Amino acid sequence: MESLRAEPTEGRCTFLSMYDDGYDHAAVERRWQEAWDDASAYRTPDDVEDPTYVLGMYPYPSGQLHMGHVRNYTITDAYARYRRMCGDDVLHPMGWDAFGLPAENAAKERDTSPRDWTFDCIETMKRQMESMGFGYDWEREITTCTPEYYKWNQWLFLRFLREGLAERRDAEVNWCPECETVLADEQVEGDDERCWRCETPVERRELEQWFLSITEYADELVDAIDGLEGWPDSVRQMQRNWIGRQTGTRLEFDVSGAGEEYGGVEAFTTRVDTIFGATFFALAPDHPITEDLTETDESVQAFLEHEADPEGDEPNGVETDLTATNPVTGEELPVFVADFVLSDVGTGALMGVPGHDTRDHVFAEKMGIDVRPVIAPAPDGGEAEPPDVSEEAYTEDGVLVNSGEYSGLESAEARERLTEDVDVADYHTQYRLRDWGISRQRYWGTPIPIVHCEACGAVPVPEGELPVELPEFINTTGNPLDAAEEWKQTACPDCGADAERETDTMDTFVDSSWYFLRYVSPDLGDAPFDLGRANDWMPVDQYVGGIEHAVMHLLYSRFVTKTLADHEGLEHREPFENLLAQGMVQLDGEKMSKSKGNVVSPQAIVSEYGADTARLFMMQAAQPERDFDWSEQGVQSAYRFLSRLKELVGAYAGGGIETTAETDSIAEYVEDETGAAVVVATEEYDGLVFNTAVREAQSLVSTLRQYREYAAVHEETFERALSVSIRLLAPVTPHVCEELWETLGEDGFVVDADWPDSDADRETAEKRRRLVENTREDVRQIVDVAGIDDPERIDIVVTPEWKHEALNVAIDSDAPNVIGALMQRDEIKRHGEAAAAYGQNLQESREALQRTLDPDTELDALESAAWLIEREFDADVRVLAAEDAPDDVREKAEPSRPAIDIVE
RNA sequence: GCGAGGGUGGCCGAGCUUGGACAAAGGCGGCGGACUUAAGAUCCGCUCCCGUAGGGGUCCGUGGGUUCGAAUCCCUCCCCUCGCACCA
Repeated sequence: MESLRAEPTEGRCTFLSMYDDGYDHAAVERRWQEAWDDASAYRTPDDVEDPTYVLGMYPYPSGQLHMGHVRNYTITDAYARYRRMCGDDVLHPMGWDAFGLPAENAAKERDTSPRDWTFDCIETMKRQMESMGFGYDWEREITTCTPEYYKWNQWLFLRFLREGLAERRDAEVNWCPECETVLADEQVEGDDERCWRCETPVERRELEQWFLSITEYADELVDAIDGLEGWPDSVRQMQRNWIGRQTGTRLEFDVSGAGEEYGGVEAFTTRVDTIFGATFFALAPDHPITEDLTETDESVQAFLEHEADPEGDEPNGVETDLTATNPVTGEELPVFVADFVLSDVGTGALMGVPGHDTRDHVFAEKMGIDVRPVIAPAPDGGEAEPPDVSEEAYTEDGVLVNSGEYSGLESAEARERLTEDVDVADYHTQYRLRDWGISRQRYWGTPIPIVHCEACGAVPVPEGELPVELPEFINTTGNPLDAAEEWKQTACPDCGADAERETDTMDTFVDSSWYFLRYVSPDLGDAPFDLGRANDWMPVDQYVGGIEHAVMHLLYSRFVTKTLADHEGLEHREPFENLLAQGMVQLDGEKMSKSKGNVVSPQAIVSEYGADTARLFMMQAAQPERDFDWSEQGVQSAYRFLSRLKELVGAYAGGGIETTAETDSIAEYVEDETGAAVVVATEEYDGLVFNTAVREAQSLVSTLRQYREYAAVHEETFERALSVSIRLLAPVTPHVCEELWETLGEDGFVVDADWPDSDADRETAEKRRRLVENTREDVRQIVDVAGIDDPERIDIVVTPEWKHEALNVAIDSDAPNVIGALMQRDEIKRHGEAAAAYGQNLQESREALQRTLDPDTELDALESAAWLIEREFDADVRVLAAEDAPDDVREKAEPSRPAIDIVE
């Protein structure tokens, strides 16, 4: 017992090989990983001109690769390998999103430092990546928590500052009490506003924060989405929503009352055409006027303290003693303070039009405010009839009614006229997008390179003094940088007086907003990236990652790219040309998660079945953008396939398969199938549809196994087909294909092999396949229905040429009756009765007629597939040209439908 | 509510862009057979219903429509997933 258990891996493989089941994946994979490494197979030299840039979103080094990573990186790896075999130079790098809160938490728990913990995790994950066989250029590896990297975050920040794109201001921020940090809006999740990391309810705090002015680029960010044709619609739509651009009119209402004159108060509306229907005016609970009112107006105060509920669905409000003057009608409107008016939307004040806005309608009903229709549905002719708005608002555009001189105008036109006519009105565009608050009160991030001086204020650290390095980690409850007294004390760069460093660090999305540029020149010491090379190599040709980054990371990256284009000479305004949002790996329809305990570990799969199996299963399970279920059966099926393939190639190379130099119809069939596989798989790889591509290769392998079983194989054909199969699979299962490439006696790595080529035409190939499949199906049906137990001979008779001609004539002809047209042709006419009958058929199904393969190709396809039928029914099969067949059989044949005669 | 994507045979999943050869590829599962002492692996076939020569019926979420013809195009509704949402 003891000796058997000494080497579990070996033991297992011996067991497997005894039964011809499986192969020693561990040995194969180790061997080729080392060989690739020795040969620097994935190195991209700096002097290549414009490599195909394939990138997976770099991971946060949490310590373990999970299935999501494996899927993500298998997709990029397979694509990178495919492009490389097609002859492209390929840039396929990997790095680490190494800053972030979990490292701090882990450090506290384990009494270590975030740095040590992070580098441990990186080492582990890097090893796991290597064991998966991902072909990265590790010489371009980047790690964002190193001073060599984050120096350039600081540099970037200073450039933003210089260009007026960074500023410090007081802001109410989302504060997570658990993480003791500020969160970006994007990091607050759900209706109940919880922290994205720890799910603690988020609080609000006023703090001085650094902001990057992403809103300056809001228009370009939203407009350029239209040009991102290589991106999924879902992501494009999410970005549009997030930016939330709205165009409308900003106009002033004079507000006064209770002895105060507030003058013009701005309100924003997208529906200025409804202004004649405005019957109230409303202010946000934290609008300056509201704040002023709380001093004097007890009912407002009471409302704010007891009733206002901005989170609730009900619109609540209280009437004030103020009135607002409608700038168009001069009407005096009652002013309310209402909790559904949000200070960060528009101007925090709005005109209420209950007749044409659902929410205003609900509020008006509740408060007893007038409801007045001023927009009517466009009439079909005649007068516009005001809609009944007593129960429900009419929110569509239409024609203005009850609107003085504007009555009769269409909504769109009225909006223009009103905005132009009214002095205190202006076109205005507003956005949902806010500036990007990047300050974080944490240790494990990029220090913001600022010094606070009592005399000079916030002073940027001079570029020459970068990086501002992080001090040693101090285990404390608050911000460790605040506790690092020695580090904090410094001199003001301007006046030299004693000053303190900024103790906030940057949001880690800063790191990831430009990392794809760093790969271009990862060791460059005097700039974040080599400009010339970036101009040549960017944009990323294929970016792959999870949908969870659809907004933040991708939007920030686009923003930063645009600022670099405007200020640093980058010649690209968009970082990612094609984007693939990969689907989830699930278990029983549920997302894998530690808390649910339904996690399948990639490591376990790799040690049991090998990386190639894991990769193959993932890629064949579904299209990359779809979710799919992990399935043990699927994994086993993938594993068995690889074993069979290995056996087949091994048998061939070892002389275990009988060969012949004579070519025949079977060889022709295999040749055609090989060509078809190449054409189809290539197209599918191009479109990243790996599941279909892989299936094509698998079915070719299965054809080869049938061939080998059935006859002595034509050496050249068989070998080429094997070589093609291996190459078609190599992007997905690189190790085993490398091994088989060697077994087959090919030179060099399959990684560097030429992608197979074929002049086959996909459409013809598919027609041939269909013809063969349908014919086989027909034979089965006949045998079955006619109760033929043991057919002795099967004749398959191809349609005579004249019927093909007749079909083509019928398709081309626009004569009312096709029989006439047919009979004008002697070669058809001379078939007399038969021609007339077939013509009748054609006439009846005139519209449904389809072009078919020509008779020679048909004959050829059937002849080469005859062995499949022979094998299946164990009978002689003759494929006959029409002229070689008896009349009564031949007559039944039609194009794409050969006549079948079975002799018992 | 708005927006995006999706609903295919026992299950998974192609196909719908460019309607026709679609009872609808492939895989898995199930059934039968070959091989085997046996199991496993492998191979062959079957796997919606009826049918003694390739036929017929029903079918691709629901209900309509366009068409000679619809899984494929259009509309209605239902359901699922995701994103946004008291956005003025």
